[in-house]
Amino acid sequence: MKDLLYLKDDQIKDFIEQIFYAYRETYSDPKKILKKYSFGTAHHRAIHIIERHKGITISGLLNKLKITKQSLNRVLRDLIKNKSVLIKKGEIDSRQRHIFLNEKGQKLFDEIFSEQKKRIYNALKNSDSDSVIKFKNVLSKIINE
Amino acid sequence: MKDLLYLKDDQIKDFIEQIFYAYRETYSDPKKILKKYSFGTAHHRAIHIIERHKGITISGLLNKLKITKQSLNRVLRDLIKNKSVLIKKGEIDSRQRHIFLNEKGQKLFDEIFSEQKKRIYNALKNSDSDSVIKFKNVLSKIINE
DNA sequence: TAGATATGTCAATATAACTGACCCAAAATA
DNA sequence: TATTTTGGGTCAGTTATATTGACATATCTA
Repeated sequence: MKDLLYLKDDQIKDFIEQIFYAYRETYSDPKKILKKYSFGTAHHRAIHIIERHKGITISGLLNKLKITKQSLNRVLRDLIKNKSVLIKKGEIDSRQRHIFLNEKGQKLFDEIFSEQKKRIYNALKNSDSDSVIKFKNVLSKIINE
Repeated sequence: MKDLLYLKDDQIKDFIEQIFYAYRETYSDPKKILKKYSFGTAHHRAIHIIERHKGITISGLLNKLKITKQSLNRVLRDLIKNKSVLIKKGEIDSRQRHIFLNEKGQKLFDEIFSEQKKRIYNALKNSDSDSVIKFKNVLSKIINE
C-alpha cells in the first residue's frame, strides 16, 4: 500500500478549512448585488440551481438545496413576487411544477455570476488545463462520497 | 493567448455549484456529534480553527471566521461553559486573549474530525499525489483572489 | 497623558433554517 | 373504481446564526 504522505491528518484538516473559505468567499462576492434586490444567499443558491437546471421541479430543487419545502417556499415566493422566476405546471404530471428564470431573473443571475466569475476565473486563468480537470475531479469525489 | 476552453462560463458555473455542495456535505457529516453537545456548525468552525491555530487571539479568530465579535462571543461563551476551550491572557500584550482547546475540546475535535475525515480521505485515497497537490493549489488561489 | 487597540457586553433585529400539523389535487395502484 | 401515494402548498412556532449600534474597560503606544 502506498504511504499516502499527502493524506496525513493535517493535510486533510487543511482541506476542510480551505473548503470553508472557498465556499464563503465565493458566495460573499455577490452579496451587494443581492442586497439591491433585497435577496440573500438563500435566494442566490436557488437562482443558481434554477439557471443550471432549467425546468427543475420543486422536489428536484429540494434535493439539490437540501432544505425543507417550507424554507424553499419562502425563497420561491420572494422570487415569484419579484418576477424573476416562472413556474409552469408539468404537462406529463400536472402535480409537478417546473421552475424557470424569466428574463428578469436571468439578468439578475448574470449580474450575480459576473461578480463570482472574477474570483474563479482569476484563480484558474494561470492554471493549466490539467490542474483544472484534477480540481474538478477531486471536488466531484468529495461530493459523491 | 490560450483559448482556455476549460474556462467557459458553464464550467465556472459548475465550479460555483460544486464548491457549495462540497462545503455543505463536508460540514454536514459531523452534525449528529455536534448535536450531542448542543453545538452547531458555528461552534464547529470555531473549534476547527482553534485546533489548527493553537493560541490564536480573538481578533485572529475574527479575521478567519469573518463574523462580528458579538457572534463569536456567543460561540466562545458556549465553548468555555462546556470546558472545551481555555483562554489565556497574553504575556506580551495582556489585552490579548489566546485561545486553546483543552483536553475535552481536543477530544470533541477528534470526534468531529473523524467524521469529516472519511469523506475527504475516501475522495482522495485513489487520487495520485499530483491531483491532490493541484486541488490544493487551485483551492488556495480561489481563496486568495 | 492622549489616543489607539483588544476585548467584552447589552439590546434589538434579520436571515435562514427547523419541526409539526395540516390541506388539496393528481397520479399510481390494488 | 376505491384507495393509497406522491407532489406540492401553507400555517404556526421555534431555533441557530448572524447583523447593527452603542458603550465599557483595560492596556498599549506615541
